[in-house]
Amino acid sequence: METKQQTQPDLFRANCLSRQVLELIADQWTPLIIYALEAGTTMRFGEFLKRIEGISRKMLAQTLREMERNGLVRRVVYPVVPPVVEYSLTPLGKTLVEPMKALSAWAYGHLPEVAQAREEYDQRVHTQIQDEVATLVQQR
Amino acid sequence: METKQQTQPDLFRANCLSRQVLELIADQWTPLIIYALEAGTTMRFGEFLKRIEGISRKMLAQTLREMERNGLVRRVVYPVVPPVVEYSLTPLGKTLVEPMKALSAWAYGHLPEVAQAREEYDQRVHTQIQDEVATLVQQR
DNA sequence: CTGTATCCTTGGAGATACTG
DNA sequence: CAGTATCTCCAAGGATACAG
Repeated sequence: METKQQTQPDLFRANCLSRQVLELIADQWTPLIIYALEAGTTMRFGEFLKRIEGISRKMLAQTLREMERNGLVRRVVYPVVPPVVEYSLTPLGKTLVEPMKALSAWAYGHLPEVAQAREEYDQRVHTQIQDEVATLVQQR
Repeated sequence: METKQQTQPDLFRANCLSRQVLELIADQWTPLIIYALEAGTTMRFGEFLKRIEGISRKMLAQTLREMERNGLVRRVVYPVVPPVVEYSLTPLGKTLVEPMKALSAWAYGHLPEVAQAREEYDQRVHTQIQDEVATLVQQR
């Protein structure tokens, strides 16, 4: 049973298709897989496993399947033993490379600012707690 | 205790700072909050809750805090009763608007292709299963 | 109103062993 | 080699009630 979908894009609606697609590509692993296939290269299952640190067999298989289903990735099986399976970006998948790179470029480019903001925030919270403790002690 | 960080950006390493930052902005709610604040508007807690369908108090608070900590969002408290709290994008946060919009534009722009790819995939899987069943029946 | 604290549930994800 | 199946477990997240 399908949920009713609307035609206009309103990201703030839960059943907005754009939002759903967005969630598919904004997960933890999809970007990394896209980067790995970026240059039109093909990769095998085991290669991903070695390349992308921290990903498990399960998540890799899951993410690749979902990407294949959404038309981002092509999966080619060579019927040899032992089996060889190669993954590559589809033309559609390649159109996603640029936006994704823009995002990672942002991450890298603004790393210092983010790091500093964090430090300041944590510092603020820290002294704030100290102040509160001091106040409490004072009141006794 | 901090994990040791490297200086060059290698997204495929688990402790890559860029990757960590990327994960922070590639979650389910951060993009929606950014879109909501996009035009330099300010928003209150309750307004987010009404605007962003499906988000819970808990996730909203959590995400806003994290964004504040990372310097993306400014939180201003007006000491009145009942309290008023306004959220807006920081200059750093605003630099993220464009890349994010590019991503949602991609999602919207390629919606038909994704939808079609899904249908085809599901169809393929479906008939494949039917074939397998038929073969099994045949063999008896 | 803007949150936080608490409880509770579920399913997301790891580890392992197994199969084609 | 490339996965899948199974088990297990933790923690993300929802609902609710409460506090400042």
